Amino acid sequence: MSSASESLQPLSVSLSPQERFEEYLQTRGLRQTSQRKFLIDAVFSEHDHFDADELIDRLPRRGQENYVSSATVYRTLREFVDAGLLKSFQLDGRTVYELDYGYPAHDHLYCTRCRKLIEFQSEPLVQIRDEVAAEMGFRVSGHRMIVQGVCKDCGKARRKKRKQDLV
Amino acid sequence: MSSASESLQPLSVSLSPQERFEEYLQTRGLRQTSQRKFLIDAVFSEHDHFDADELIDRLPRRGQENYVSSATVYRTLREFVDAGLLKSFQLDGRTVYELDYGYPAHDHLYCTRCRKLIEFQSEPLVQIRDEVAAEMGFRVSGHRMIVQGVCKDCGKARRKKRKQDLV
DNA sequence: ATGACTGCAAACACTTTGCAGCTCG
DNA sequence: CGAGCTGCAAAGTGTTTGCAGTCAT
Repeated sequence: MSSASESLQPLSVSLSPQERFEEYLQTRGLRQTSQRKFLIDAVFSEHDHFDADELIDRLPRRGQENYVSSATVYRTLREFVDAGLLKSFQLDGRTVYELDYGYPAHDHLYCTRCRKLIEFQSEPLVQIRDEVAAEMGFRVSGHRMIVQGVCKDCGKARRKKRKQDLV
Repeated sequence: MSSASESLQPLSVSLSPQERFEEYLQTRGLRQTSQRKFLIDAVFSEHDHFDADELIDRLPRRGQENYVSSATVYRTLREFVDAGLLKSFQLDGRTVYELDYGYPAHDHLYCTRCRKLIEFQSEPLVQIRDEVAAEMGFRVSGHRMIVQGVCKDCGKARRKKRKQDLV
């Protein structure tokens, strides 16, 4: 039995993302800046997948309060990944980010119709991964799996549409 | 038991890649050209993963016999994917191609040390994928899994090096 | 103060595209 | 002959980088 679920539960963590990042910065002699504080809030207020462009879109524009240049957004996203706050992966040519800190490991179903990413967890999947790797003398550090197809909603919509077409 | 293996066996197919592609072109009113013929040979002579740049590198240069412009290489690679001859996926920002026609479905271990892609097949993996998808009402059309880590050889090399460091 | 950070613009790597001429069917 | 193809160069993406001024510590 696989442990798929519609929405994943956050893990309980002792430090907030902000605190965690502060720690990360301090141990490396890096600095707290208003941009970094603002970005961490922006990123952790949305519990969804996003790419740099989407993030920039919902940030203040040039000239407005709290504007952050795209260069800094790109730079900071990479820092968040280094700090273990975010995970990133490639999808359709661009880099997609998602929460990592305080969030359980999981994989994705990708609906090619509505381009939605749906999360799932499967312990057996990880077991098989490790078995295969062990057989081949490969030391696993992680993996990325994306299942393409059509999600429930789009499947429904499609069937409905077909019925209408017949009328 | 997973069916991992060091090297995958080609499937037996009734048409050669060339014939298959010819068929594809004809059914769509597209044309056989010397460039397309040359590229299909170049691609199917190497049974390895490659990106557009690597392919272009081992092709004749501008001015030489059988030169093909990079624009055409990119265009043709996409056609090969459409025709079901090649598969493509993203790795480290670039598009990686591999044989699909006459080659069994498989997944990859990716060595982050030597950047080698190692193939494996696992039937249980596919079963679990389908179970999870079914539970979530998702119609699967395919998947892509990449396991990151360190391969056997690099693991060896590393251990050796560590021993030496101790001397 | 001083080294890190930011914004800007330019550079980048990879890929796609417009166009004029060439070629297959 | 005409639609499709190719090479070229230019244009696009998405992302990174050099630099000069600014700011946190």
